Amino acid sequence: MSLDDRKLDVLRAIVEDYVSTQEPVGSKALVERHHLGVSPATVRNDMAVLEEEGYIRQPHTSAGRVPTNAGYRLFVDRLSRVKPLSPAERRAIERFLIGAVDLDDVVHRTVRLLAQLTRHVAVVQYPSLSRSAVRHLELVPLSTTRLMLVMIADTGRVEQRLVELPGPVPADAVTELRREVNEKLAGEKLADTPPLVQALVDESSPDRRGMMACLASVLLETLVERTEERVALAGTANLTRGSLLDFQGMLRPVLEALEEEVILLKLIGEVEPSITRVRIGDENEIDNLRSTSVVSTGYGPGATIVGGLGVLGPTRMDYPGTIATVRAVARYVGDLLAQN
Amino acid sequence: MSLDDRKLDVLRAIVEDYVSTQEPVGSKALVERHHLGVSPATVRNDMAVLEEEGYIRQPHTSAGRVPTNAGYRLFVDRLSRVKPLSPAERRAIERFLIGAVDLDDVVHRTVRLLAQLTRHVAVVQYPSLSRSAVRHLELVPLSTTRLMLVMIADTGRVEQRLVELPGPVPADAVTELRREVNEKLAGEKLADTPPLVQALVDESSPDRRGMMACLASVLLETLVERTEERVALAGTANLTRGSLLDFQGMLRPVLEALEEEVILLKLIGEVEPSITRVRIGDENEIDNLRSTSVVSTGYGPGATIVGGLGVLGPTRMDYPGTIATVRAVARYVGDLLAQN
DNA sequence: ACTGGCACTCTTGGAACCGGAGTGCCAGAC
DNA sequence: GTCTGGCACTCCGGTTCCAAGAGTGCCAGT
Repeated sequence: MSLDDRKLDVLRAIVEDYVSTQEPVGSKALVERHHLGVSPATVRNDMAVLEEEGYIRQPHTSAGRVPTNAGYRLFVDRLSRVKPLSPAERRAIERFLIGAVDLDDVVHRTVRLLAQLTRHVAVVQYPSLSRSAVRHLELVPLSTTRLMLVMIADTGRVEQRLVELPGPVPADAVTELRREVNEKLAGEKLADTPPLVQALVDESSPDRRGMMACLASVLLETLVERTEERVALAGTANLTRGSLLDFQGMLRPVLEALEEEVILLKLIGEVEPSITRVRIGDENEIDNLRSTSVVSTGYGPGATIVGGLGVLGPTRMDYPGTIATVRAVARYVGDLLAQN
Repeated sequence: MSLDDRKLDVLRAIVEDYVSTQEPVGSKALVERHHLGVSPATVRNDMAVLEEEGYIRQPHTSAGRVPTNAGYRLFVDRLSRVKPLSPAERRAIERFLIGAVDLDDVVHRTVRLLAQLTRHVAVVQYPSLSRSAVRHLELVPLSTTRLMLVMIADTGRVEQRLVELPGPVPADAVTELRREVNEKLAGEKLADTPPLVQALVDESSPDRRGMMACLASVLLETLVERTEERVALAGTANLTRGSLLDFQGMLRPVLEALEEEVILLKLIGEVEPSITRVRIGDENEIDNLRSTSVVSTGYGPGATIVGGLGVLGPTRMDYPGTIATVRAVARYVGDLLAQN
């Protein structure tokens, strides 16, 4: 490997300067702002090597250097230490999250907080149903042939669906039905329910078979099929921050991508325990987002993970700071969920 | 009134041309594209008058004319006839809306449809709780000291809140409680419930008073206080459409405003029956949106209104087309709601 | 292995310039 | 009186040119 320590120092300095000034950084400015202990000429030689290796590049001949995606990657992997949050930030997080009254509220507050702290676009996934267990199923008769099915998950999520029954059903039959489905399904992971639902149908007496089948199909839809993942988004206005110029052409595709829930889920939904993922530029699978970076992590009570959250911003973002903030927010939200 | 018919024709032509070309329109181009039957010089004289009256203006001396907000206003009020929707559009609406499985789905589909058809930012308010009546209240015991309160409104909305009870409550007491609150509140307009809830507390036996008070406070919060109006938003990417230049500086404040639910509600929530409101430029109360126009209307089953929907776009929008689309979508959604 | 010096490149901003589009006004025609 | 053709004028937008500044690559010297 041809990169000695000083060259790495130079790369780090370039990334830091470029992120804070948004302008290509030259050798002279570099030695002035960082005490590298060598002359600009030496730095220039190092820069030439770094460029050779693909970590930096020049926008035009004879302009300063700008980190490439590979440069950011190296910086994130080896050159940055995690920046501890300021007390002010910690306080902001706490203040923001206390007083949340329900899950919806928690998610909304979190996503706004994240957008505000990082000054980027924030995305928070609602606790994933596929990672939840059934806490309770409620059947509310709306008319004799119509039920409202309400599922309450242990993560706090509540889903409801309408059930059209094939024929009129008396109230006490509904009570019995409720007892039955809860006995069978309560406490089970949603992912494990399909065979149990099928069993419910199979075990039911012939005269109730039709009704049960009807209910079962809606149950399955609610519990698994329409794996109803939801996300909240905030801070899109932050996309106009920073050198608008670079973004001019890029803004539209990014906004378009952000309108697709599927895409948002892909961004932050694929989380592994206690790993903060950083995807830089074209490491992103979504074409429209190749000009951005995404920092995402999982959250949940204790060590388990029930959903993902993260931010999206320009590749030239303050990675150490952003990573620290995303992690901290995720931890706080996890604690909050653990309390319920 | 100094405006004869031909001057109005000229104004109409200017608005139409400007909307379609996005460029200041001159006298020569005008007579070429519209058969006004007079010479450019005559048109110029008319333009001078129109400018005098404040309906059009010149970006710079010796450029074409551009409509002012007053010009658009006059155009909308007196010069435009409603444009009937194309069969293709009707089909698009129908295709989009069938297959919606629940209220959430209806709202989401609607807002995306609206954004797609108008190519502007679309906003749809969920059926307003303040315009709804209670259909059913469900109490689900989560533990001996915790209930989940689920309110189902006649508009299809479902709200849930956690109730922390002061002490343990047996299951059959919950059943009794459920019967009681439903008897009292079911069928009532949400706005009328506060005295009834109070009555519930007053009438309850002393030993249940504490529990009831607890439940009552959450009930009130759910039903009225936190008048939980929700909105859905789509099509923000459309803001980058059209001459980006004009928008450059304006984009950010608009995006910021669109992040505030309160603002969105103000935009489309204040609806009167069967009126389509058009707010042009600084007719908007929100400062950040003075550079945009908003077309909004109410929707609901039959003649009643349960919520608002609309779009936001540049002041130079195709008003007749937009108004027609907004109205049509509102009507379709209303019909859809009526079916449930 | 580092440094100072130097020639070179390329961007950026400003000044000057020109063509084109569009206007306002006026005198004449219907 | 109303409309029209003609004409001089204004101003924007693009282009060119130039000078300054920033930054580089390379080389010879320590």
